[in-house]
Amino acid sequence: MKQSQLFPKTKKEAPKDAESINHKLLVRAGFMDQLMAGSWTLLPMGFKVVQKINQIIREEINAVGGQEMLMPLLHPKTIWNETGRWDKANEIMYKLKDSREKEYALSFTHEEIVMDLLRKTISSYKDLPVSIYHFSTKFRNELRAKSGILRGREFMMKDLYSAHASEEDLMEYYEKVKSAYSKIFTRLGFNFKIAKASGGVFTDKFTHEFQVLSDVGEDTIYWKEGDTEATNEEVMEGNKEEYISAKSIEVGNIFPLGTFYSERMRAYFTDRDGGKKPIWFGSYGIGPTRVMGTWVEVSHDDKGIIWSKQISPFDIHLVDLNGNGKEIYGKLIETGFDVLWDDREVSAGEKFGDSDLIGIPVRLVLSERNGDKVEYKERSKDESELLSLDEAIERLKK
RNA sequence: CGGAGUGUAGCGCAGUUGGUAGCGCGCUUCGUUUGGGACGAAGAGGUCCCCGGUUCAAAUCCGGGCACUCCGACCA
Repeated sequence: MKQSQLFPKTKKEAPKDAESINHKLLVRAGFMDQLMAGSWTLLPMGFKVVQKINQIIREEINAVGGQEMLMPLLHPKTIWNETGRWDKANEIMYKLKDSREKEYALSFTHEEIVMDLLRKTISSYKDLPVSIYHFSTKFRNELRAKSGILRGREFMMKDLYSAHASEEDLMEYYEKVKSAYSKIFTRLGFNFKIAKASGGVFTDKFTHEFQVLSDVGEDTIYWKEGDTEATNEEVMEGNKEEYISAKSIEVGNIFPLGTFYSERMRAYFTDRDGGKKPIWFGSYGIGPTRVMGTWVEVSHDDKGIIWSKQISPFDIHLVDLNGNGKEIYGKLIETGFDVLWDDREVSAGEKFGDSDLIGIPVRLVLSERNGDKVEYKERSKDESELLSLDEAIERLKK
């Protein structure tokens, strides 16, 4: 991609009211734009990052048998009345009426919709288990949108739902998803903890949250040295002083919901013994847009963002000071790299400034000073070195 | 919803005692530059958040709205 054509241009200054790092940097670098409080456009580079995050999630969820689909966002009131959540989740739901006074909700989650689907399609234990998911928008009437893209009123979520013939099977799958989530956040490169927490409007039972350690986090978690799991402050029992604690950002959450939803919505199946039983149910969420914001919070410096190879919008930033990098650009593209080529007629300083701001992990500088070599520099390091193009390509392939 | 703050050019801001709006960046054109956001010259760009009031006169004073940000209560 030629940078001269990239939409939009970077900004020199952050929005004046922006406080959080993700808000300032993602807006300045041209990854997102605010429409109103808690509502964001993902601009081309922001969308690329989210797509990369989604792909990592997709691969790991598919690996535990998840089947991707897509559910609607406009839901009838009647279905939410079946579980009582039209009233119970009143504060978080956006509700609206059409011209005939029929009432709807904008989706804040999909348990009821999935359960409706299951009761229409599952009749025997032979039809179970089922694991289905989608990536879609969630609407939540947050009392206060804040922290850039970390808490929006409209955001992207991957939500997975699983249905089982027994509690044992549900819990076995729950553990599978827990380890799939661990793989996802490990691949994404986060320092995270799995924390025991409460279920909010989803369930009275325990749940597990995936928490990335960061000072801008809204949660506080506690653990003891050597513990694999932590505990969210909201369900913390015992003496806090005996634990290590840290602020954290919740990037994922898994819920073993049990049979509450299936009983309320009469989603039964016929078991091996001929008896009619409620479906065992679980749901599992990750917020990819929040993941993007969280990454920026934990990986930046005073000049800009520092993306990882896994989720960077481009593989290489080709900073062309001569204006004659067309051939090298072509060769890098041919080799299979996704390259942002700074072909603009602006000063070197501006190119370097934008390069640091955008934060692509590898920068290749073309300049007369370098002769026929390219200057290879990693965004996360200070030093650079001169390499032949072939050497640079070899290094990039690793 | 409680507390605090802000709203003036695309962005960041200044605007004194009420007298009809300016600075920096960005943008356009021309020229000079080209390794860390360069320089000169000439331009374009305004519903001073909205509505009402006071006044000869309102960005400025008064009343009422709206929006955004931060803190708190609630949550991927």
